[in-house]
Amino acid sequence: MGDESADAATHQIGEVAELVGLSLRTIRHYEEVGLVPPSARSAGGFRLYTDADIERLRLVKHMKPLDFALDEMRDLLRIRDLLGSADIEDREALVERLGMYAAVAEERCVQLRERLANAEAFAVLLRGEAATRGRS
Amino acid sequence: MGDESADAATHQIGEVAELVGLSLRTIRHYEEVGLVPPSARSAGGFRLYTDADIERLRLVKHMKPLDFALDEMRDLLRIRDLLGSADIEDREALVERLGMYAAVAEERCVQLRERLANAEAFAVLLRGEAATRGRS
DNA sequence: GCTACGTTTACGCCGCGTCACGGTGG
DNA sequence: ACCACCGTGACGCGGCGTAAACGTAG
Repeated sequence: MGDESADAATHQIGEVAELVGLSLRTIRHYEEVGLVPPSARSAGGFRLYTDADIERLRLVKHMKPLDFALDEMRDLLRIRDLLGSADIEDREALVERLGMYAAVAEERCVQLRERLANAEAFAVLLRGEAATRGRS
Repeated sequence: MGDESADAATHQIGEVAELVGLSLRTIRHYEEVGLVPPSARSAGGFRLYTDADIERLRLVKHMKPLDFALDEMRDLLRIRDLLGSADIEDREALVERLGMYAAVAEERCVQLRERLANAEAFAVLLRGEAATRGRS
């Protein structure tokens, strides 16, 4: 096999930023607030991200349109992690919390739809004025 | 007629806030940045808003979903004002600027739609996990 | 003179962008 | 020794929320 093991492939922040489409600052910030900490650091202090870390970042990026706060996302990701890792006692409780987040997400979607409707109405209005006022 | 004139009916900030659905702080902030200054002040310093002012606030509130910055809105409102007040020389130029804002608005709508799609996908995913993990 | 409403001033928050200055890695 | 990449502060910003301390209207 490789030089040590196959899954140890890590990436440093610049590469990750390009892959995921987030700025370096943002990725660092996500560590600051404990949202997506890198799995390791190099001897010299470079952040080293595993593929799993990258997936996490992608997840976060997909959550952003829902306007979740960073600590909400942190919480949500923690729940997913817990549910993933073996069987726990509080499975029920965790699943319920996950359901609550799902509900919030759906609520946000509704809000987004309202917002979009509002926005489109306004865009039409503006376009109309731009045309009318030109000929009035 | 009334006690002085019919169109002088003014409202103080609390009433306005309730009518329009914005917080006092927000309305004051809109004055701070020159977006919607009250047409008058009482002797003691109370902000007095005319119906026209209130309309302006409503307009701003409808623009918010488009994520315009406050100074962009200020600019946009100024253009509308200028176009409304009699005939000016630069009518052409102003109308063009208005058109640019319309274009930006339409662009924002597109972004909002993308965002909504993303959000809905994620909401479905979340709901799915909340169900699956419960039975896995 | 009571009460509801208003005023200004100022600091806090979130999610980063943007320096500045110095260390790492290949 | 070079040079691209990375590190840690630290400050700034937009759009308000929020609290403090005090004035106005009726």
